[in-house]
Amino acid sequence: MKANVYDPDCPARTMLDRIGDKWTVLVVLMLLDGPRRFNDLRAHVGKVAPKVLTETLRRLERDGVLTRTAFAEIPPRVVYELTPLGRSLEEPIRSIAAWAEQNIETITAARGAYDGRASAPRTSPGVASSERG
Amino acid sequence: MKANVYDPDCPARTMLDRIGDKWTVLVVLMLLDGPRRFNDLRAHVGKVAPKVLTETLRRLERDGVLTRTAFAEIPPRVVYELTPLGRSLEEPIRSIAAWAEQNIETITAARGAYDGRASAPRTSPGVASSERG
DNA sequence: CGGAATCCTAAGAGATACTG
DNA sequence: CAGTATCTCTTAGGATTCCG
Repeated sequence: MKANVYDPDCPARTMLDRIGDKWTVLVVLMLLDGPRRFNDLRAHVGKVAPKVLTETLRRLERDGVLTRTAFAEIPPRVVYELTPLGRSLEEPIRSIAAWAEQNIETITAARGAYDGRASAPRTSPGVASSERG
Repeated sequence: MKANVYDPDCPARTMLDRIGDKWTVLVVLMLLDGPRRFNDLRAHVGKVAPKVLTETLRRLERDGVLTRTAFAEIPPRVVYELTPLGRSLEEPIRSIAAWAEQNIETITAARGAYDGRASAPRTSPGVASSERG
């Protein structure tokens, strides 16, 4: 059976969707620097509600991307750490992050140009996007 | 000014969010094989409502990732094509897609194991995730 | 400290029908 | 053909409060 990301039910596609989660990439990115505790992640990842962070972590744990280790102490201590599978995400994820960082200016400029033009794309006289014919 | 994906207002972060869109990666992946027309994309990308596909394409056009070229003909013909910026996404995106495809089995197995265990992660006797102390 | 339980909404996503 | 116009709906995401 060949993997096919265009098939909504293909596992590869579901993983692609996972990466699309708002916090997944950020969490993995952080964990690449080493194991982190819950509130540690919370603080660095930005403004994320505990519920949301928990959900994200659970999903990634379920997918085998990271492990959750709870120490039976008071106060509690829970450490999240990437598995080998999770670490194998390093290259793809850093690649995306690097791309985003490297192309900020180009993208910002493009947005400015787009927003500052004759607005909506119409085939009519306006010649919005680009016209040929 | 240093790019910082952890900052919600950083342009790099906004682009990361864009990649998180449900259809963005799929659309770019298709356009890497060459220019496509609207319904062409619709058919291959899977079950996507025209409204949604339009929104996705508009966002990517605004970001300078692709161009929209409308030919003033009857019937209309509109071609979408990656810009150099869009093409520069090839490596990162293929990297992610390849990762997803290559690790299907590992992930599927991990999910099975997770779902089949003593369920919820509790610090209590259950020893859900993993316990130390 | 690390969540779980609740409640809420904003927006992406989808289905349908219609038009230049 | 390539959209636009509506309307509905699901759900990721978020704010808050409480608990072991």
